Amino acid sequence: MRKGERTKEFILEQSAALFNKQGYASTSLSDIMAATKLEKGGIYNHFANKEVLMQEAFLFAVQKVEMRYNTLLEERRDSRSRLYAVLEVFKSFLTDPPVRGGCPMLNAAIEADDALPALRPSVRRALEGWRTAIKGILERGIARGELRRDLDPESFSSVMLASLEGAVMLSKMYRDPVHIERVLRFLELQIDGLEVRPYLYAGG
Amino acid sequence: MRKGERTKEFILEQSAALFNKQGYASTSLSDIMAATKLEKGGIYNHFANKEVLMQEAFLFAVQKVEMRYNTLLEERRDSRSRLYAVLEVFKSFLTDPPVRGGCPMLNAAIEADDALPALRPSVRRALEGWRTAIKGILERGIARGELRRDLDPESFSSVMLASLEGAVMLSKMYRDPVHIERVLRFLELQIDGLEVRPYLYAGG
DNA sequence: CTTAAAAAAGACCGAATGGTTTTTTTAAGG
DNA sequence: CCTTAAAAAAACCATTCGGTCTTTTTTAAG
Repeated sequence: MRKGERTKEFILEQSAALFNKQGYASTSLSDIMAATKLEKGGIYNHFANKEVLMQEAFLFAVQKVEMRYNTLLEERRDSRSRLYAVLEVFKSFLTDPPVRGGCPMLNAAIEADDALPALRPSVRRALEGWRTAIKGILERGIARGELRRDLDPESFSSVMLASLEGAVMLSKMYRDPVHIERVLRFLELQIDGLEVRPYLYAGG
Repeated sequence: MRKGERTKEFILEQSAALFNKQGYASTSLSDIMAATKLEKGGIYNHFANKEVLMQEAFLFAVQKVEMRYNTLLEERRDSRSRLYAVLEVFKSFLTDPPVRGGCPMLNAAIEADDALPALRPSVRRALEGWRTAIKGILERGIARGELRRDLDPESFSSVMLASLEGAVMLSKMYRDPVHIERVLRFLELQIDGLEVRPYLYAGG
C-alpha cells in the first residue's frame, strides 16, 4: 500500500531525469528499467503506459523547479529581489539543477511542439505559469510604486522568460556558463533600470 | 550520375524538414521513405547510415538559414540595419521558415546535448557562427563610430542570440507570434540605444 | 502465523526499428 | 541501339520497441 507509493515516486524521480536528459521519445522503457532496477511489470504496475509516465514525470520535474523557486522566494518582499529570484532559478538549471538535463520546460517544449502533441498542453501551462508569475511581480511592483509606471509587464515578462530560456540553451550547448552569466548580468541591469528612484528626479 | 545527385539533394531537403519538425531521434527511416516516396535501398544508396543522413540534413538546414540571412543582408551597410537583418531571420522562423519546424539550431541543440552527441559539434559550430556574426557587426559598428564605445559585443551578442532563440521557442509553443514580436520590439529599442547619436525614445 | 491483496518479476507478443544484401530497373555514354 | 554502371526496389535480418498477461514474491493487516 504505502510501499507502492514510494516506488512510484522513485520511478517518477528517475524517469523525470532521464526524460529531461535524453528526451522523451528517445528514452525507452529499458532505460527506465535500468535506472530504477525494476522489471517492466514493476513499472507498468504503477503507470498505464509510457505516455502517462511521461506526463506525470514532466509534472514532477516542473514541481521540483517550482519548489526551488518558492524556497528562493522566501523573505523576498521588494520587486527587485523577487525578480532576482527568478534569475537564480534559471541559473540553477546549470549550476545545481533541480532535475538533471537543463530546463524541463525548454526541453519538453522543443520536443512537444510536433513530436509529442500530448505533452503540449502541460508544457504550455507550465510556461504560462512562469510568465504570469513574472508578470505578477511586475504588476505588483508598479502598484506598490516600486517599479516605473511606463513598464509593460506583458512585454517584459516575455522578454525575460525568452532570454533566460535561450541563455540556458546556449550555455548548455557550449558547456560554458559565461552565456547565461552575460544574460543574467544584462537582465539585472534591466531590472535595476525598472526601479523608481525618486532621488534621481529634480522635482523630488 | 546526375540523377543521383538530384535525388540526394531531394532526400536532404525532405529529411531536413522532418528532422526539424519531429526531432532527429523520433524521425524514422519509414518517415523519410514516405516523404521521399523512395524505398529503403534508394535512400541508403546515398547515405551510409541514419547518422550520416542526420548530419548532412542538419548542415543542409543551417545552410538554408544562412542563405536567407545573406539575402537579407544585401545592401545593408550601417550596423543598425545589419542587426535588424538578424532579427528578421529569426522572425522568419515562424512567419516563413526556411526549413519547416522552427529554428534548426535551437531544435538540434536541445536534442544534441545528451541524446545525439554526434550532432553536438555541428550544432555548436552553427550557433557560434551566428554569435560571431552578430559580434562582428557590433565590433565593426564601434570601429566605424556608428555604435557606442561602451558596448560590449561579446556580451550583447550572447544576449541577442539567447533572447531570439528563446522567443522562437515561446511563440512556437504558444502558437502565438506575439512573444517574438515583443522580443523583437525590445531588441530593436536596445539596438537603437546602441547608436552613437542618441535615439530618442518616443514611447509606445 | 495466516492470508489476501498489493507489488514486482518474467515470459511473451506483434510491430517497428535501423541496417544489409540481392535483385531489378533506369539512365547515360559510346 | 547496346552495354554497363548507377540507382532504386525489394526481400531479408536481428534487435528493440511498447505493451500484455501470468506467475511469483512481498507486504501488511487480522
